[in-house]
Amino acid sequence: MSGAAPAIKPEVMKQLFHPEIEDVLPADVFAALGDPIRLGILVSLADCDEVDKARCGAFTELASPSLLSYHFAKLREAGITRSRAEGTVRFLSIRREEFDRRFPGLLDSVIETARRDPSVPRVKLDV
Amino acid sequence: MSGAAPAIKPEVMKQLFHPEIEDVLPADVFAALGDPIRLGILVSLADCDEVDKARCGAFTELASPSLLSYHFAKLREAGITRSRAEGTVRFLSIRREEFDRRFPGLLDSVIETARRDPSVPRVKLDV
DNA sequence: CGACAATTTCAATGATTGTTGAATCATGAG
DNA sequence: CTCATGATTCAACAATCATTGAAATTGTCG
Repeated sequence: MSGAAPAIKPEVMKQLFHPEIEDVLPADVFAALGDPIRLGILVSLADCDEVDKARCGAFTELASPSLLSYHFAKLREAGITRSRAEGTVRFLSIRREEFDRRFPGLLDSVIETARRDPSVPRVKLDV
Repeated sequence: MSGAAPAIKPEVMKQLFHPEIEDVLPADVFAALGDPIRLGILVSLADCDEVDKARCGAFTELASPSLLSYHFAKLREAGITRSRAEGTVRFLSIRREEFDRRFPGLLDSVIETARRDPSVPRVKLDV
């Protein structure tokens, strides 16, 4: 709606692509949530969220590094999470404000649903 | 939890399988919601719901009969909808109370999310 | 520099998905 | 009984998915 064109830098773009929150579609969000490992990542983030302090490497109980990377990308491309690189480490966080503005109330009930269910795996993220 | 065993009639079971709501997993629900046609069926049902009065044949604007049948099955197997056969016609409805008991608040925000988004197709179900 | 650690990428795999069109199966009408 | 109708099933297909393990990438530290 605002005139600001994306103006994406292609070199940086190759990795760590984050969609504009306006471009995210409901069906894509739900598809991204349709996997137990990804739900596990989400609730673990939600239950830790000392915002932006969750290292990607803290999720190794859930899957192998390469598979985790795959799932991180799915969540990121669905507009649910943000990945920030800092040195050799990556931090993962929920795009809370943006996402809540785009889909009010949705994330809360999704997280609550996942949190309540024992079929969703969890990771204790150190504070 | 309650002692009442399912006691399912196998002849009727072959088609129209509905899972026990307790057996439905969050990831399966979200996977079922991860498709625009299925979201369209859901919001159309939610916006009509003169409960149990929605014929399957009323959704033909969304897809071909055979594809609709496929999507109906997905929603049904995810515990979201109920399909009732009456003569040569089938009626479709949302498993509201059960689902809300199993996942409180979830369906409301899912439907609201889908309703608000123009990417989700809709069908006007005659009252 | 060179070894190391944290992640991502790549190639390969089998499984599942969404879609199509033809065939099938009931049921109710004539 | 036969025929049309509403809906599901089946076979086929390309596309995408989740998963694996090996290789490449990037930054840190000695």
